Amino acid sequence: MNMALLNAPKVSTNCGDCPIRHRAVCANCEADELARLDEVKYYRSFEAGQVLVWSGDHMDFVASVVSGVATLTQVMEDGRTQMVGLLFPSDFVGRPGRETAPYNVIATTDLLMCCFRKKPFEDLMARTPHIGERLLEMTLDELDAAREWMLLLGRKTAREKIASLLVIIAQRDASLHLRAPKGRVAFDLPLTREAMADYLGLTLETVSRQVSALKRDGLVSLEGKRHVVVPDFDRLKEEAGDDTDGGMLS
Amino acid sequence: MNMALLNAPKVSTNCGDCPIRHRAVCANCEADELARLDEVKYYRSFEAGQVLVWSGDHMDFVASVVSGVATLTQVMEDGRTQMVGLLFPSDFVGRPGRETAPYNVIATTDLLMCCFRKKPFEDLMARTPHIGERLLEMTLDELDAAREWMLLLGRKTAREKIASLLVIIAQRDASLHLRAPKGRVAFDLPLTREAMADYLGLTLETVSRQVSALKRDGLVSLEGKRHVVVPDFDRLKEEAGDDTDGGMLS
DNA sequence: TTCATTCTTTGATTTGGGTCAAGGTGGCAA
DNA sequence: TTGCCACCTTGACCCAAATCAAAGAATGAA
Repeated sequence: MNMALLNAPKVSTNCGDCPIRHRAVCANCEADELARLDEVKYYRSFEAGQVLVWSGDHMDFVASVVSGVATLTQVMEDGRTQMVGLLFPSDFVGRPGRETAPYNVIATTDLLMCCFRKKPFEDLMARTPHIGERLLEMTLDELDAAREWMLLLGRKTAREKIASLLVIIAQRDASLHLRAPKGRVAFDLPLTREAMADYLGLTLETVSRQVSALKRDGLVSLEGKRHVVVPDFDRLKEEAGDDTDGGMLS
Repeated sequence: MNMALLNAPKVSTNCGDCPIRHRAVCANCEADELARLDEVKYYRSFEAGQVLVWSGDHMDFVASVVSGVATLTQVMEDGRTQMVGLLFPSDFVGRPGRETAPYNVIATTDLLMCCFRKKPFEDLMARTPHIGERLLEMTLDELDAAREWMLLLGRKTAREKIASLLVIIAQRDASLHLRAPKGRVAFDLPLTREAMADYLGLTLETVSRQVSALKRDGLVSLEGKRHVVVPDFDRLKEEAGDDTDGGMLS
């Protein structure tokens, strides 16, 4: 379904030390941009649970995920929390031209980020149209994902929500290995039950109950709390109640 | 389905005729681009309730709203409907490089759109960096709005949802007149109760009840079904439970 | 004027998921 | 090996919003 990664310009050679999935910028690097990139680019790693940026903080970099998973969350004064972004390898955080982070950015697994100092990154963008184009494409993809997510939040049942999330994670995970999930599928959940609840607009108890129900109904089985085995991926997709299959193609 | 669009009358204008809020492209028009723009641009109007594009249809144009209000909606097989975009004057629809519409696009009031044939628009974009930059900026704004909307869908109560929607509409409406809403505010609802429900992830009955409740509590009053008077905008904003006030900048 | 249609309101009842509460599980530090 | 702590599960009960049902505007056509 979401073949975004597969359609992305392939990273072949040039970006020396850039991990293969870090295509946000590097996929478009031209040889003569590399030197400049190296001036503004640095790696930074975080542990599971660590907060990278608090909402409201000054944020003087943009970054893309190299490995691991991060989330963006909004929190109301009274503590109600909604996840609004789930970042896998190759995903981009931060907005050129913005001073302050509007969301909490949290590592939910151990995480490696490739960061770019904001000012030089903006200069680079101004000189290198590829980067802006790539960023537009990625932002439009994210907007599509956000809209799918809105359908989930507004109209799906708890069971459908859980199934949908498992499908999404399976797909993102599979795309890291350049495959499409099919038949029997297995992957690790990069989220706690609470984080799943924050993604889905549910409580953690409801998440737990519905995961148990899917297990009881033979749609998934768990090895430990986090490793998920899906015997029939198509059956799980049906539970997710997704309207458009395929779709997604530009 | 949208054959009418293909046969749309070509309107020859220069940017002087562009309504002031129709800034998506025109705000950045350079004099030497005008001739080209006129080749690809045409106006098209729709009546309230009309469907501009069905999800899945071929869509060979992009467009921006000149006047009126349109919505983007997703529909599940069983009919459950979630609005995923609410377009006011100056907002942009369509994705360069995409063949097929992923959402229903519906006029909820009488509507005037400024359309651009897709292929020439893409060519124009390739030659005119301003347009891509503007589009990136607008898309990032939309993504922020989508994330605020996700918080609403996932975590707000019915009452907070209604208050939030009224605040959003008041703000968009006020911005058309280049003001910020403050104190006593009045505006017309461009949506039916059902469309409000589809925005908020509620049923129309709940919308009706909660509007009545806000009325009973003196937070709003209605003249007819659609004209809303808010005696104290700040008090309404409090009901909306918004975390970040202001924000919105850069 | 009457009728039909579309939109809206309100009431009665049901229910899916939230809330509160109590245990279970597994990793790891001492 | 014990105890702690973070995470997860399950049960009992409750409530906000959905569902089902009916009737009240407003509009416009005949």
